[in-house]
Amino acid sequence: MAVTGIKEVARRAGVSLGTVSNVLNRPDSVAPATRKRVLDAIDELGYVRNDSARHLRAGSSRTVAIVVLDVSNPFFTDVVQGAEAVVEAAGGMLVVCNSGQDPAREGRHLATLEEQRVRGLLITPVENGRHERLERLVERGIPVVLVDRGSGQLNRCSVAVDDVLGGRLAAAHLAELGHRHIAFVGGPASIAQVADRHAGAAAALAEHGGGVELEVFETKALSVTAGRQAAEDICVLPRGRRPTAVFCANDLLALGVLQGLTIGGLRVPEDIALVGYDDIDFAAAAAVPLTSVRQPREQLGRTAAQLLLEEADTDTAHGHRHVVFQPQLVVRQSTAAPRR
Amino acid sequence: MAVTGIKEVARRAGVSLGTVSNVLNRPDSVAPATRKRVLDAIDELGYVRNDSARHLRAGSSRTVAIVVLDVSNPFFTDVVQGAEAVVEAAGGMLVVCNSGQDPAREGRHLATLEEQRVRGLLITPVENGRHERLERLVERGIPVVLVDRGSGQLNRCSVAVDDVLGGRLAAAHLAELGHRHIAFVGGPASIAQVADRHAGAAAALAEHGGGVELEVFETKALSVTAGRQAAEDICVLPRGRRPTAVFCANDLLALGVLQGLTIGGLRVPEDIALVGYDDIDFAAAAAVPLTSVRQPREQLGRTAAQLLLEEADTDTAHGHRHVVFQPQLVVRQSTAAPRR
DNA sequence: ACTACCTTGTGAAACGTTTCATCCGCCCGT
DNA sequence: ACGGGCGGATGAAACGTTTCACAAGGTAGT
Repeated sequence: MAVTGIKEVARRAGVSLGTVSNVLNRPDSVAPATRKRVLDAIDELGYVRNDSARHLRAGSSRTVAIVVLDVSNPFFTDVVQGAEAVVEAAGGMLVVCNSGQDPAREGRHLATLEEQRVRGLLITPVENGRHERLERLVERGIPVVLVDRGSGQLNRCSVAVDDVLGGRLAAAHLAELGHRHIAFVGGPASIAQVADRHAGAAAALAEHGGGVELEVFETKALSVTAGRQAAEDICVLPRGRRPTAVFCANDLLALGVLQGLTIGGLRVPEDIALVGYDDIDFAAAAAVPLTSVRQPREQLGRTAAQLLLEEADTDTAHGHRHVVFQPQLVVRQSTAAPRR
Repeated sequence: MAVTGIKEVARRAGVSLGTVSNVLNRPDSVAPATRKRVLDAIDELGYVRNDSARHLRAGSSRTVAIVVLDVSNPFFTDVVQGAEAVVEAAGGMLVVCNSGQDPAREGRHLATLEEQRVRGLLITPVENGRHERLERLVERGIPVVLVDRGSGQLNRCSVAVDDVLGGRLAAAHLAELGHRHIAFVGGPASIAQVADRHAGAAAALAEHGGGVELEVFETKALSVTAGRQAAEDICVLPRGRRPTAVFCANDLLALGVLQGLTIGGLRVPEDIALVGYDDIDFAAAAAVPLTSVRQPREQLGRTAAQLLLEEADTDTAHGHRHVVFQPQLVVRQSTAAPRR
C-alpha cells in the first residue's frame, strides 16, 4: 500500500495534481467522469490525506483544544462533552489537555498547542492575574475563550457561572437554617472560583445581619483527598468551637469531607450540615445526598465552543462577549438546622 | 510580531537556515557564539516552531491518541491519567478522544487520527470482532495497543484486567454469603468487558455447586441512568421472584441501581445486596459504600502507554505482548447475607 | 467567421521544516 | 609546504498539500 500522496493518485487516475486536490476540496468544479476516476484511484490506493501538509499550507488546523484543571473531575468532563459536541458538529476535533492545576504543566501544554497552531483554545487558567503565554497566543491570532472564569485582564470572550451568586445561595441557605458558625472549605485561594465562592458566602452572611462567623479551612487542592483531610481538622475541634455547617468549594471536596466527618464520628446533617458545589451526578448518590449548587456544565462547554468557533470564523474584528450563567441551589439531605 | 519561521530568524541572526535548524535540534553541533546569536534572535522575534511543517518532513508526529468509551467514567479518566504521565514524560502529547460507545463516532475519530498520522494509538474498541479501520491503521504502520481488552483478532499488544476472574470473585462472594438468586446488570452484551464479567460470574456459580440462579438484566449503556432504570425493573418484581443480590458490570450502574432501589423502597444490603465493578473513588463515598471489584486503573494506562512507545521506538519487528492484571474484590457495606 | 465567455484541467509556486552532501578555514603532523 | 582531518556553517532538495494564473477547447451570440 503506497503511502505516498496525491501524486500517486494523480498518476493512477491520469490527471494532474491540481485536479485531485479539486476533487477533494471542490468536487463540483470537476467533471463527473474525471471525478469518478480520481475517487476510484483514491480508494484503490487506500489514500489518506496528510493533515500536516494540508495545514502547513493552510496556516492553521481544524483542531480546537481545551485545557482543564482536572480531567477526573466530573464537572470538567461534562464541560468537555458539551464543547466536544459543538466542535465535532463543525467538523473539527477537540483535544483535551489536563493542567492538573499545575501552572508548569499548563505552560507546557500551551507551548505544544502553540506549536501545533491550533484553531482555537478553550481554557480554565490555573492562575488569575496576567498570563504572558496566553497573551502571546492571542497576539498570534489564536482565538481564546475563557471557561468558567470572567475574562479579567485578558480581553477575550468568556463563559462563566456567577460564582459569587453561588456562594451567596449556599451561605444564605445555611444562615436561614440557623447556622451561626460556618466553615468554608476550599483552596488554593489563588483559584478564582474558590475566591469568588468564598466572597459570595461572606457577602451573604454580612447582609444576613452579622453575627455569623465564616471560618476558612484552606485546602491544597479541590479533591476528595483534600476534603478528607480538612474534615480531620474540623473533627478535632472541641464541640463549642466547631462549625455547625460546612460549605465546600466543590463537590469533590464535599464528598471527602463527608467521608472524613463520618470517620471522625460526626453525622451529617445532624451534627454538621454540608453543602457542596457543582452538583455532579455523584452528589445525589452520596452517602448522604448532597445539597449542592448546580451549574449548567454541558451548556458551559457548548457555549464556550460556539463563541470560539464564531470568533475563529470571523475575519473582521469581533466583539468579545461575556456569557454568565446563573447557578441554582439544590437542597438535599445533607443540610438541616443546627442541633440546639 | 513576524509569524514567519526559521527563515526570518536566520536572517536576523545572520546565519543560514540549516544553522538555525541545528540550534533547535542538535545544539551541540553549533559553536556557542553562533548558538547564542540564534537563540537571541529567536526570542526577540518570538519565534515558535511550526509542528505541521516539522512533521510533514518527518513523516509522523509526536502525538499519541487514546480513544475511550466514555470520558465521564472515572475508570477511564484514571486510565487516561496513567497514560498521560508516561507520554508526557517522553515528550509527547496525549490526545483524548471519546467514542461514547458509538461505533460511528469511533470511526470518525480514527479517520481523523489517521489523517494526522499520529505516532500511536491506545484504544478500547467499541466492538469486538474484526475491525477494518483498525487493521488499516496497523497496515499503515501505526502502532496500536488495545486497552482493557485482549487483543482478539488483531495481533497487537494489549493490556487488560482479567474480567472473567473479576466476575468470578464477585459472584463467589455473593454465593458464599448465601444468595441463591442473583441479578447481573450490564450491557450492551456486545461489549467484551460486560460479556466476560458475566461469563466469570456464571462460571463461579456453576462451580459453587448449582442451585444458584443468575438472571440477566441487560442495559443499554454502562451509566448511572441505565442503572436506575434497571433498578426499577427489579423493584416491580414480587418479593419471591426478586433476586436477593445484584452484580453490576460497572460502578456507575451500581450507583444508579443503588439510587433506584432506594427510591423503590428497598434497602441495601438488608433487602438486596449490591456489588459493583471498577472501584472508582466514588464507590467508597456512595450512600452505602459499595463492595466492588478493583482494577489497577492508572497502571493499566501507564503500561499501555509504555508498550506503545516501546513499539513506536523499535524499528525492527516487535513481539507483541499481552499484559493481564488481576482484579481484586473490595468488600464494603453493600453486601451482606440475604434475609431469611 | 470572430469575439467573448465558460468549463475543465494544468503545473508551478509556496507553506516551514529537516536533512544531507558540500564547502570553508584552520590546525596538525610530516 | 602540503595533504588530511575536523569543527562549523551552508544551501538546496524534499516532505504532501493547496492555490492561482493560465491554457485548451467548446458554446453562444453577433
